[in-house]
Amino acid sequence: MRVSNAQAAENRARVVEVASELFRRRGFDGVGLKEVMENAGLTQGGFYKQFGSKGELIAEACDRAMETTARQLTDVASAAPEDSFGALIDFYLSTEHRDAVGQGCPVAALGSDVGRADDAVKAAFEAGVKARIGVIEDLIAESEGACSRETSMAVLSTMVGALLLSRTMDDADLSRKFLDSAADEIRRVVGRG
Amino acid sequence: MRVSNAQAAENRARVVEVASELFRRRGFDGVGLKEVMENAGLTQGGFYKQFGSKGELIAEACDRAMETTARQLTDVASAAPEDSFGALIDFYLSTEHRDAVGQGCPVAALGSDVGRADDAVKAAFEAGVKARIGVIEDLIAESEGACSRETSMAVLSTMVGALLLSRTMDDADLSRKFLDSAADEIRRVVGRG
DNA sequence: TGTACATCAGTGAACGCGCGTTCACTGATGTAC
DNA sequence: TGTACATCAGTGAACGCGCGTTCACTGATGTAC
Repeated sequence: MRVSNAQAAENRARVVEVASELFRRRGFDGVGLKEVMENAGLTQGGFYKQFGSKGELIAEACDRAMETTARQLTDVASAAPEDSFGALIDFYLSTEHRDAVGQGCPVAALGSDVGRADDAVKAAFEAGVKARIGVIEDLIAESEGACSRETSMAVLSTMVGALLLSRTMDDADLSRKFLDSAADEIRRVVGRG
Repeated sequence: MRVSNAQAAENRARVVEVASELFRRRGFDGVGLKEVMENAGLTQGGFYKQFGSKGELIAEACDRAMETTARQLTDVASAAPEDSFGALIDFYLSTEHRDAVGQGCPVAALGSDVGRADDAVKAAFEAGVKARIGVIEDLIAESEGACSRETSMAVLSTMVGALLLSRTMDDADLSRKFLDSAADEIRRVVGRG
């Protein structure tokens, strides 16, 4: 039966939200539409009343994941005004973030998949990545006086790579060491002025 | 009909080889066994005479991809004895490497997928990653006199993250800038002694 | 404000398709004598 | 070395299954008067 416009919009948003978590946990190909819809409290058939295709949902889910985690980062930073960039690094390179794939950074969780995805998905990633470059640049500049866009990009690369690598390791010590060594190196680089 | 033991071993190796390229290009879930076998000049049915399951092939293909690309890196480095580490960085962070996903670094091409994979696949990655840490450590030490394992790991994180990010960008300039900014930053870090 | 009807979000079953896996069969290879 | 037979890599067709997608139907919502 028909539901109110407000309810329908709410349902749609819930589907995107659920998908953004499931995709990060198991990849685009690892999650079926049936599972997404059921986790949103709906049935499979209704999917095409809200989305044109699975690809459309993927693009929107990436967008959503990028936005919520960008807010996560700025929240963590603004909660520690005395060392906001340090707080961001500590959070991003923590074992908690490593273990919460579904709620964490989409670049590390889905980067390899997005490299093979279509332009709509890459566009969502690009927008989110640009925002992150800006945030990092501002936070480093805040504590160091200045930060180039290039340094900010390299720092982001180090963060993403370390998180990605730490998740591919069987050995817990080595996994942790990727997080710690990256955090140390970034602090050293940024501290140089 | 039966083929000679030598021929069978050769066929098996070709399947692993083909799979290691196809998986890097399109992910574990994006490639079917039929396609792998056909690209190796065989038919689908024969697969289970050589492998216990698709998962077994995935683990072997990762192992193979890790080994061949590690050799690739040491070859590039030893071809430039006057600046072997610089040559490695130039190669890894080149647009050619970025565009040759099927022949390139499995960590960037499959890192997100491997984070979700089983222990056999992670073990293959771990071995390959450990080897890379050692290679980078030695090459930096060679030109700078010394290099800690931690610095080597952070450098690897930067390399992998930059390549991964460059592949998720629609914009060609931004994509390239991830490669260049990472190369510059690594050179600066390593140059500090 | 109340009534009559069109709209359309959601349901549940079905569609064709490609997947990983299994199996009966073939016939050259490997082996025992 | 030559012969007889067992082995088994590779073939091709089939299996059940879950996938993305489609569709007839439902009935509360939204709208026109």
